[in-house]
Amino acid sequence: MTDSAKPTLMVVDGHSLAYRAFFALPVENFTTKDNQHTNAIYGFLSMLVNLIKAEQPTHMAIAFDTSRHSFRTDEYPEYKATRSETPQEFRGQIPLLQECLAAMSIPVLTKEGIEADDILATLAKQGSQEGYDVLVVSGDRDTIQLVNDQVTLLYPSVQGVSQLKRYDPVTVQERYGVRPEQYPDIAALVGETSDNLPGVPKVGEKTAVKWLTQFGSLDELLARAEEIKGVVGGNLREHIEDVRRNRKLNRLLDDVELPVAPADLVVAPADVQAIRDIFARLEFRTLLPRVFDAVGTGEDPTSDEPAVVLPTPVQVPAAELAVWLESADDELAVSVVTAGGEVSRIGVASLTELRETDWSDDVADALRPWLESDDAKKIFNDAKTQVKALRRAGIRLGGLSYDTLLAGWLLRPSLPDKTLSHLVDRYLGEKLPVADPTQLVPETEGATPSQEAWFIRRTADALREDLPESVATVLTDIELPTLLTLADMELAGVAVSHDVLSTFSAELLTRTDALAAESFAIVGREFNLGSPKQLQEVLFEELQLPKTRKTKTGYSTDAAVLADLQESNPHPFLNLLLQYREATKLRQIIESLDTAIKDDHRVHTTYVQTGSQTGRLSSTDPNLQNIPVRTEESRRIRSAFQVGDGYETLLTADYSQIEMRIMAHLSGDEGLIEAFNSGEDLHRFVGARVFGVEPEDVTSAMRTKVKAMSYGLVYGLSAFGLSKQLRIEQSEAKQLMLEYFARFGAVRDYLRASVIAAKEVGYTETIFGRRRPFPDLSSPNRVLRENAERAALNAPIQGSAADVMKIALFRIHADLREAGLRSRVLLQIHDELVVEVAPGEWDAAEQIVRTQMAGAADLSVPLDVQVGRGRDWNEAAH
DNA sequence: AGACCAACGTA
DNA sequence: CGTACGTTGGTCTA
Repeated sequence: MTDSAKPTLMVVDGHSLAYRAFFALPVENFTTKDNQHTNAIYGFLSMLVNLIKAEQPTHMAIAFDTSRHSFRTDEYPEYKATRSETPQEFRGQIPLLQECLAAMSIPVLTKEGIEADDILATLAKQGSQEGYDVLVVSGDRDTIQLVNDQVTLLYPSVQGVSQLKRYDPVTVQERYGVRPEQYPDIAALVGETSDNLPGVPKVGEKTAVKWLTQFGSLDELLARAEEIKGVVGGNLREHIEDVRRNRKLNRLLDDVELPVAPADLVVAPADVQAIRDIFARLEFRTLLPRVFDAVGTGEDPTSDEPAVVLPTPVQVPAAELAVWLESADDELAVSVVTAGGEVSRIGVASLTELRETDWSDDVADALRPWLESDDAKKIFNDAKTQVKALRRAGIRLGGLSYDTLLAGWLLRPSLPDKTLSHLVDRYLGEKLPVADPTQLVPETEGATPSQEAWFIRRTADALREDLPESVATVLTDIELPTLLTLADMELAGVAVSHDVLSTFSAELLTRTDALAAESFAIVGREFNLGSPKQLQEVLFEELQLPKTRKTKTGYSTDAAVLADLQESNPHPFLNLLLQYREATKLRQIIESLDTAIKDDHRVHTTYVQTGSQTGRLSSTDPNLQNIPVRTEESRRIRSAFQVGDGYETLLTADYSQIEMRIMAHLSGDEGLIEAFNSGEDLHRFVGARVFGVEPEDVTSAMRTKVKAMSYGLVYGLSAFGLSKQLRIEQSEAKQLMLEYFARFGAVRDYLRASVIAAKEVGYTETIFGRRRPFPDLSSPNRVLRENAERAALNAPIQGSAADVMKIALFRIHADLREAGLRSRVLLQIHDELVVEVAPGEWDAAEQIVRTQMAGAADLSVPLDVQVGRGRDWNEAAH
């Protein structure tokens, strides 16, 4: 902290610090719903707020460059010429940032033809002459020359924008070995790559400091350059003009004419409403209180209480709570506290009132009518867990009208943080009180259930404002009914036979042991086959096999690479390794499945409804959506998934080629639509068209090729990728794609148009209105942009298929229940359902499944459904 | 203990 | 240089 008797003037290079923030903060977390990037603004303001808090400046200004043109480029046109153009995404943020600063009443200074650092230099000089302590904040090393007893430099360290390193004369001397005013001499000798100012070859900081110490000054050094011996001496003499030029250019102007003097920069009260307005537009919520805290609002500080005063929760007896619930006309939010899957407390809140109680059988009985009522609308956050706990308590929740977790995900499916805290933060700009779990006696109390409900209630209103209508429809018409269905599926679980698994596992163990022993014999020593590091030693050093594709940590040893190696450099160990890997993988899967079997002999997965960015579900603990199926042997695992006690058979039902059908529908391609309407095998039909033969003359090689092409299309496959997958020449792959598009051109047109449309509006949309934002489609970074393009091409297709399956799923669930059947859906594997059928219910259940799956969407092609039946999952798949 | 990576299972 | 996921063991780091 500086001497409190003296005023402190803080001058900041806005451009260079915002630019650092731009690269430091991931853009995907800082994009508004209108697709405005805000990472540079947020990062800069966040840093500024911290600075103001820490330094308490009495006077302040932010300087910006006006353009790349300056007196330096007039002098030396190559100045900064090698810098890549600042991305549009960054430049667009500068005017908005300046708007924020204006609202905060912080002067913004610019001057045509003058760089920000020259403005800083001028103000620093004036300030120190007028008795200020001056803080210069800049990311440009040239500002080191400004440091003296009155002027301190804050320079961003390599760790990131938030860490600023303090340079006073002593620290500059320590770090660079010279006094601050000598720094430009060093820089002139060494050169500055980022400014395109070449220095003397072979001269680095060390040599430059040595020379300057020896000769006392740069002028002296240059005058006596012939005294320097050796190659560097020659280099210096040869580049003496470069050094002079560098020194001229890196001298900062400290006499720029400015319309203001330090005294004019006194910190003024911020315009509260203007800050609110611009922050609302930028969707900054957490920053708001921090900014108010830092800049002051000109309001009476005594009224500057915490923004949110938590209403007091009211503990009430069950009967009283029931009466209150029945009389409440507002939509209420509910928070059910669960412990070990059982309900322990419950809190309810309107916008203004809070009620809560511990759970008991009496409470359950008193609240059951309200909880089960479809007419009493209820808002939850992450309802599924709570719906399950209530079901265990014998209550079937009715009237679920909103789920803030799902709404938040639908609005921004890419955000990994899906906690209520985050939503409250983002959509209310408030902090959800959370008890510190590391504290035995918490200093900060967590929110009580009804307080949590109160936050949920208000967050729901904020989310409703933000949710586009089509997305709101997806929430109510697809996601909420799906949620209730998933709760039942998870509770039901699927019966898995421990015996089948353990028999298989034992066999595999014998095999892996033998494979390992044989491998060690061939290699000549024992090592850990599962260690990529040791494996690389063995393969590429001891066995001298050719190096393969590089990974981040070494050379790849994945299955595709090993197969290639086996072809080019056959070695018995390679095959053993592949077999070992396969068997080990199966053992691991079996192990995790087996440990997941509960006392009811069933496995209860958790479906994560917010687990994907496209609208698909994901499955965890354990993942039942990646049980092996590809090889005959691996399907033994599926035979362990069996019909449970009290049931007769398993029914499997899957959509055939649903994504291709969706693509046919979306593209309107007549050839593809005809393919699906003809009843002919899809790949045979397409192969016949592409290769110009009769369907019966399509060879299996042709079929394989067009099949790979068709599936690849959905993922944005390139000729390169296709050639790699089919192991054919790139030219042949290219030719194949040309032939394909010659017959099915509307598909290509659709894919192109859909990416272009996404670029315009900033998001993709499924048939049912689910959206996924894609800010990176206009990224200047080619890798990012092209990745986004492929994802954007895939999203409406994969997402629409996910929508269709969800609709089918909850309708089947509802129909089975309404028909009074015991049969129930157990599993969803993206395009497949597994149903457990009760005795005597096969026909009815099959009818419901077929009808609802085929009828889930009205497309220009039929939705084909394949149904199988068996005692176990493997058998039922046939 | 927690983060990261390569590898690999599914649609 | 093909989308979307989750889990595993090994390895490195705190």
